[in-house]
Amino acid sequence: MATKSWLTQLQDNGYRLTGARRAIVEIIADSRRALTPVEVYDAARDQYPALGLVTVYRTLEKLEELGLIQRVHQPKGCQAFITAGKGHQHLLLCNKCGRTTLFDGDDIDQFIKSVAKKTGYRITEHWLQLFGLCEDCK
Amino acid sequence: MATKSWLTQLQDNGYRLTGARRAIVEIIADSRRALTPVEVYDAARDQYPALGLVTVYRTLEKLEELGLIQRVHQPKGCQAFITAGKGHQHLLLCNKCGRTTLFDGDDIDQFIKSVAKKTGYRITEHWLQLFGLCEDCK
DNA sequence: ATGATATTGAAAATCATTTTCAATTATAAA
DNA sequence: TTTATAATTGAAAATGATTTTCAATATCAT
Repeated sequence: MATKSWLTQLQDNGYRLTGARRAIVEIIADSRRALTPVEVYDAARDQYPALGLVTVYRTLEKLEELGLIQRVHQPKGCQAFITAGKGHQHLLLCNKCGRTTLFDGDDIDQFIKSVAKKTGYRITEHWLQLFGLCEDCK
Repeated sequence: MATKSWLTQLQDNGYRLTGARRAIVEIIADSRRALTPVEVYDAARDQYPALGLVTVYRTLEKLEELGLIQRVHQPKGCQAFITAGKGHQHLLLCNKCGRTTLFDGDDIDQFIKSVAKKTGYRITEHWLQLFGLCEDCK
């Protein structure tokens, strides 16, 4: 889906277009689940067998840098990546099928202000993830 | 502070009281910052020089199991631990001094319900962490 | 005190990630 | 096109964190 736009953005930022990158980008851009580097590696080799795991790590780094993907934190680990949302969005994860959904978090601003007042902190960032069962799994 | 109560709880759950555990528990229970296994190791050796890093890992595991400590997720990594809150509490971290403060999250129930409605998910858990500057640092 | 068994630290093993490096390849310039 | 250059690649080695193995030791119920 977003593959083409991601490749263009890589190029616009001075990175070259290669077979390895095309394969990696395609896998992540099309996935609705968060994928670990090894999962990306395994999936992308169908399309580009010569791929090295190191290149997956390096490409993930660049995609994260460009804000195209974001890291997902889970009880099992914190090395999975998913397509990033536009602006400030948060993640909702299905505990059964792994599907991830993005949602806006504007409504919690009020809540955060009240925490700031109570605690005396100046709050600059917030990080929220919800877990549950998606429509199909529940 | 909470050291004595933690040691009692370890004992009540069938674990033995040892010098290594006493030293480790004391360091974490008294810390206002989240500490990594190595940080705990270094600090606890002042009191118990023969301590091994492996024992730190094993003790952290047990303390987490008993709900006495909780993992802190940060951009830099996700292996630091801090005293857990009672009931369902959330973390507020100072980006400068690392101090962590717990706060209640009851107020966001309403917000979570609205996300559930919008997305069709049944939401069972939520993770929230706020970052900013504490009173002393701002 | 004694014995069963949990706990220990050291060393080795494992696993994920990063670095190094020489060969290859994409791209801009001729 | 061809060529030159600099980015990119994969393999292998290095690193770093965590886990496992194991024999020695220490705790605690008896």
